[in-house]
Amino acid sequence: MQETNDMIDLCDCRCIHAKRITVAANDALPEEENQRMAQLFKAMGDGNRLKILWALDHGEMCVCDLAAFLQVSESAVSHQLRMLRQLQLVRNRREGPILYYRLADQHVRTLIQTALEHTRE
Amino acid sequence: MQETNDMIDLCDCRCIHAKRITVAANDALPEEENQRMAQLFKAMGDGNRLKILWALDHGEMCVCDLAAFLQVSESAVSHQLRMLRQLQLVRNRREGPILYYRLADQHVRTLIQTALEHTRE
DNA sequence: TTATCATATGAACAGATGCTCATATGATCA
DNA sequence: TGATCATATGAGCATCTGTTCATATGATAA
Repeated sequence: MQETNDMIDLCDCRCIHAKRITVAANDALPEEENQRMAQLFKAMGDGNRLKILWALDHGEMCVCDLAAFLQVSESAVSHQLRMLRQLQLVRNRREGPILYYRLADQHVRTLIQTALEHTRE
Repeated sequence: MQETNDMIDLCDCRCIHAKRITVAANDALPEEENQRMAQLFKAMGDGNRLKILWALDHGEMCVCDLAAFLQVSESAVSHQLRMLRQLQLVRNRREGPILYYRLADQHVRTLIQTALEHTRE
């Protein structure tokens, strides 16, 4: 699986103990990827944005539906949707003057489902 | 699966359109559960905390190892680990004076893996 | 074109967040 | 017991976040 491959030592502290964790260099997490993942989780880490995603998991909805559902202003929802759009968590389609939002892909559903299972344990 | 069961209308806005999304009442997401899920995602939504989780996915590590890995103070790591502990994302065990931290369960791994797949698309 | 509906955007501000520094705790060893 | 190692905790502060308010845009209908 991992042939001749440099190993990175994750442990480099002053502690007097033997345990060492090493990771194959090509398995290391680049800073940029770490930041993009963090942004993804951060986007889901707000009560209202999570409610939006949870609602959209049941079907596509327009902005003012979401505002009514969350009981916040449409402006606030619009700001949140922009973030979710930029991070590819939701997509939209226009039908006349109305924009219908939906979840972007299956990953989002998996994340919600896994988190739900975790909190219910 | 869901017998005689009240339905909740997620759409209740002023828009002039027909589409309606309804959810079975017993499928609704309680406010408390929503908040706990949001806290879980928020905890993973910080670059340094995510690095901690990513590192622990490769094996258990002590606090000063993690501090060296992240290149921040041990105090900062300790603060972060407390949050991760309280949200059941990590656990620890004592071996003499050293506390070894590890991921709490498989859900955390699934969340990291799914997020990674999503950002790599 | 003008008016209106649905949504987006920018500025601004209260509240939350994550770090550092100083200090406390708890285990180990002399 | 006292000293030291590994970690935890609290206060304080600069930065980030999420909302509201005001305004802009883009599609539709009169």
